[in-house]
Amino acid sequence: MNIGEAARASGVSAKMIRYYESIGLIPRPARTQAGYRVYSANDVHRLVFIRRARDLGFSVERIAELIALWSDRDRASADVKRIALEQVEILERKAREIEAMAATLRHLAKSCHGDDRPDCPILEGLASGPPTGTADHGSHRFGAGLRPPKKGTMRADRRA
Amino acid sequence: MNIGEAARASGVSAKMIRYYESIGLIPRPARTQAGYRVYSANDVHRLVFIRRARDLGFSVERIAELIALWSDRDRASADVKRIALEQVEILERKAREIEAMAATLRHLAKSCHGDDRPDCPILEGLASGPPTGTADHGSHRFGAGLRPPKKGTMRADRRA
DNA sequence: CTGGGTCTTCCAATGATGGGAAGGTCAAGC
DNA sequence: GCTTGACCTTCCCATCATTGGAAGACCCAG
Repeated sequence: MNIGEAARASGVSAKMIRYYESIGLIPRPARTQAGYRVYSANDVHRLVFIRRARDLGFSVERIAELIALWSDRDRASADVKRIALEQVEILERKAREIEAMAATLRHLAKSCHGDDRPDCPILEGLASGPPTGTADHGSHRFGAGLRPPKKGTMRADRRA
Repeated sequence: MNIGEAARASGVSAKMIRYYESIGLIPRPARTQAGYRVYSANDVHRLVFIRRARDLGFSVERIAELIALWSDRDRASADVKRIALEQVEILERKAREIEAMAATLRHLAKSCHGDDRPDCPILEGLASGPPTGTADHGSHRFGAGLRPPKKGTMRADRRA
């Protein structure tokens, strides 16, 4: 199975498969004489695992932890559960944060006429500055476990 | 007022002020003979506006639109309101998406014993792959209007 | 044997931000 | 005046996950 087939089978683009290899998330596969990468069903399985975890907002770093646990027959399920629940917390915190942004903005928008007149409280609200809030409550960032979802127009290594 | 003072006054780091200048979000300021950038209270006002909008999850691109409206005395408040409400929608969609991830993950975690035994449905859930879902429902990405919140340890150009 | 699709590697860009080096400048204290 | 330290300048690099593209090698079917 070459990289294109593995990509189609797993839903991970060929580009990303090579990238995951380069960062050590997946082992370097065997090569054909011509240098083509060769993947097994097991490798594809692992790629599916990775894609699924990415879809759930796990960072690559986090996924590396999960894979280590996955490959370890003696791991305690408690470890996995802990990581998963930590991720749940990260996600929920993030969702709440974004909702707070939306609420603030909706509030501003509500007091705006929305007609032809140029006076608009939204702009004034933006201009006058916040209670110096939002920037301090988070020592977490998107990168720490959250990932932009796929663009949608990308499903594996689609040809053409 | 030099860039450091402007940074402290606006809450935008000196680095970012220069970056905003480089991408044309703010005009190139006057310079002293020595080449130092000089800012006015008005410039700081604009920077506060920008910071506030960033805190509300607007992308820089979006902010450029807002600034154009802000600077335009004849703009209709409807335009501003439209942009704001679009942003609200983006944020809420994103929040819902993240919540869905969290829910899925919480669901997986719930069926995990969390004890010393190595069998863990979370890993199996990840490995068996999703209903090929999540990747298609979004032609939007984080970049399109959503931004990681500040790291927290960064407030303007703090010295030391 | 040729053409089109596939593979390889490498390089670059994205967006917003931070880090740091190397060098010039300013203001205060001695 | 001179030193010191805080500030400024530009420039390059890193992040994170992902995509794009170029240039060249390869493989299979016709």
